[in-house]
Amino acid sequence: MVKKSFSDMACSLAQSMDVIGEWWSMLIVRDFFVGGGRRRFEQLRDSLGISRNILTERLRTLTDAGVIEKVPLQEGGRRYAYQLTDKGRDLLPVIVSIIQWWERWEQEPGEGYMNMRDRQRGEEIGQVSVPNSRGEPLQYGDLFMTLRTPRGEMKIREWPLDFRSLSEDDLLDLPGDSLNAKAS
Amino acid sequence: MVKKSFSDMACSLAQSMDVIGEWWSMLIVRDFFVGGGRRRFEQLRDSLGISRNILTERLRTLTDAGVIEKVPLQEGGRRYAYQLTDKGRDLLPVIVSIIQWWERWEQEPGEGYMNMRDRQRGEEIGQVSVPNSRGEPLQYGDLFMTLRTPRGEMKIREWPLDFRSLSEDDLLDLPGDSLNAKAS
DNA sequence: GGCAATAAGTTCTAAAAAGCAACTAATCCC
DNA sequence: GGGATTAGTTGCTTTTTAGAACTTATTGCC
Repeated sequence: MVKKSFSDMACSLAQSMDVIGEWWSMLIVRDFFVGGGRRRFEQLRDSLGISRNILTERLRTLTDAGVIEKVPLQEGGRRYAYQLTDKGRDLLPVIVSIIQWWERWEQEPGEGYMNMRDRQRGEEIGQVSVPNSRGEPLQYGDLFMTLRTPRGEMKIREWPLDFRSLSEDDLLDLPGDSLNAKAS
Repeated sequence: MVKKSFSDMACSLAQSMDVIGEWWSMLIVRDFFVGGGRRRFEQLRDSLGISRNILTERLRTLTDAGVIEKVPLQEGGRRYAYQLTDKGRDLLPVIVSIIQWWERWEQEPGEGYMNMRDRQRGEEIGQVSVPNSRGEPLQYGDLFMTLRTPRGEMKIREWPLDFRSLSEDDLLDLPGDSLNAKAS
């Protein structure tokens, strides 16, 4: 009766949930963004109203995952701050897409919502979307999903999906058109 | 000692966490995407390995929030399926941005990861990013944050941020350059 | 330098949520 | 009609969260 970990699922989303999917994690990350990328323990506590023990645990998880790092405040000192790493700052599209999703569908826009603007030109940022290879926004219906395996890429033809039922015949005959420069 | 709800925080992210931020919620939504937008109770259970009572509760939360809806499988029948609503399908950028974030930073790419391609042209989708008003991708450092209030929009000048300390002097003198067509 | 205040936790206890298995009621298939 | 399937519900145990008190080291201040 252990709380289930998602880390054994062959799915990037499941993997990431063990890091950023726990209660408070996302809000802690948001607070780092609001705080210019750097926050101290009591700052986070005051700002979020989170319990100390939970905050301790979350900061450890995020640190272990390389989302934040602990840095000494002054040279050689023993007082620390936590700050976003490059990996942590790279969560920007995740945070912004969630905020924008909520605001697109929220019935009564309350008070004091956060907004973001382009530093160079002062204009509001645009909506985060899933782009095709030309950068044009795609909707869910415009996509199909595939499964990348060491043997190649397979089109998922049938629903419900059973990964184990996929055969060699499902292998896609695709040109090397990968946009994502990844050694797969 | 009630579990804290984020719904009283004046932050869109906090609000949304009550809906999609709980353990399993995101993976359930992902499974709907994988399942072509529609899934049945036992399908979700088998696919995810989630407990029945937890699944029941999450489906209710997601239904109440309008992310999914319960529909009869045949006309007048009493057997149902759950399917994504427009609001649910609009979570696509959230799901994809999390998956892409994980894959950008994951050290050892495992087996069987999911991928998405443009249905029209077969090409891989691009990376989800936060765009400026011209559609050019922005990084965290290219942004500044503001607070939208009923009285106007305020620039957040100081870190750490204390919402309550913001004065009328902080009001931005901005032209009506909002990209997001929202009646605020 | 001494002392109160602060910072960053740790430890304790209680409540809530998650996990598991067994049970149930309705429906479908033959 | 009867067995299997579906979509839960109920009961119990473990884990997580919440809140508060306690701890240790540092820091500002006189």
